[in-house]
Amino acid sequence: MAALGKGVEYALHCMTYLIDPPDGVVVTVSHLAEFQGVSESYLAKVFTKLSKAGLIRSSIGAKGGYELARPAEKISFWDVVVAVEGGWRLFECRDVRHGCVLFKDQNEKPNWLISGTCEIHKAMLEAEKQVKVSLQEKNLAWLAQQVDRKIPKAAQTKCVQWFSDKASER
Amino acid sequence: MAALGKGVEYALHCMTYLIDPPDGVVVTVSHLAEFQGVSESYLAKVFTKLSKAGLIRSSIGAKGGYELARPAEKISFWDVVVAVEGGWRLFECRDVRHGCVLFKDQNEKPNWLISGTCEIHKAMLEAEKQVKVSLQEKNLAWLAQQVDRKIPKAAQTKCVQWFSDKASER
DNA sequence: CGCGTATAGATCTCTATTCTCCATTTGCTT
DNA sequence: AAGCAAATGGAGAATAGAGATCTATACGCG
Repeated sequence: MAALGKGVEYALHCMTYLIDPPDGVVVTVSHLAEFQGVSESYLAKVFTKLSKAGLIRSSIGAKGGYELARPAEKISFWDVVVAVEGGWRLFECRDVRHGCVLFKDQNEKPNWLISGTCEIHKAMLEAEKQVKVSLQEKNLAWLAQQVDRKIPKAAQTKCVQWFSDKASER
Repeated sequence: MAALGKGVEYALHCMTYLIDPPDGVVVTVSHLAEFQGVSESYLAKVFTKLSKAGLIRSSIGAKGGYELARPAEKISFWDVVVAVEGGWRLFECRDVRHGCVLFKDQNEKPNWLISGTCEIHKAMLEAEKQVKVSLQEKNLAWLAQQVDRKIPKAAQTKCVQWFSDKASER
């Protein structure tokens, strides 16, 4: 019943912690997994997708980790959805009309049937477009700003500190 | 990957054939299934849902069948989605922040954490709303009008005739 | 009564999602 | 050069949901 999967949710939450890290602090998947109490192996898969989509950059090796590949305001929610889910459709047209008994047996189907887009499909595409536009308007910088307003400074500092501590432990 | 299921597609296609039937012509699930080359048993389930939601009206018995429960312009795509899928969400918030290691062990969680809606969730709700509005704008009368413009009159007549013939066969 | 509807519910098969485990590769650090 | 800690990739388990089927029942009409 939920159209977008858990991967998108994980990705968005995690990426907020990748925004403007203190100098020298590199965030790893295991840090993020521990911090959020989430499966590390699964998160790793999600991060591979984000990386392949060019939203984040990986540095391999002992001191490796992840960072945003471009400024937070240039990474939209839609980008994340496409990266993690490999695109998203509201509706998949199964061309029901093509199975209509009236034309099924004709060796060549009438042109009006096979050309153009099914009207139901069109309506769905329009609704789908709304989602795309809406999610394109939201980006990580905007999200950070919302969070910044909501969460007390003390708590925010605690979070940043936690990642710094983790980074210096290794 | 597709958010809306086949049931919605079947329902919408079928319901166009329920608009303004000729006098005395009652359409049944088996007619619709045969006409569209679609599973009858499955279609029956979809129709039960539409009926329970009050979008269509059933008449039981040997001469029974289905008809629209209200004028076509009063039945929106959104109504159909809600009837068949039992509602629809773009995103399900799993409250990831609640699992944050910083607050997990506290017997009482900070108020800012548990109150209000997660900012990511909010953004998703906004996008979700767009879908709802967009699908509420589209109704069966509108759909019929689009189809009427696209499909040649001859073909339209053929369809109506097919259902009339089926109805008089019994 | 008998036929042909809708209706309800159980069940089955697929498929995608979520998640885990393990092996491999890479590159930094000492 | 050695070793470690990170990303990467593939195989697969567990679960849930979609799609579809089948059977039984209730009902109305002729």
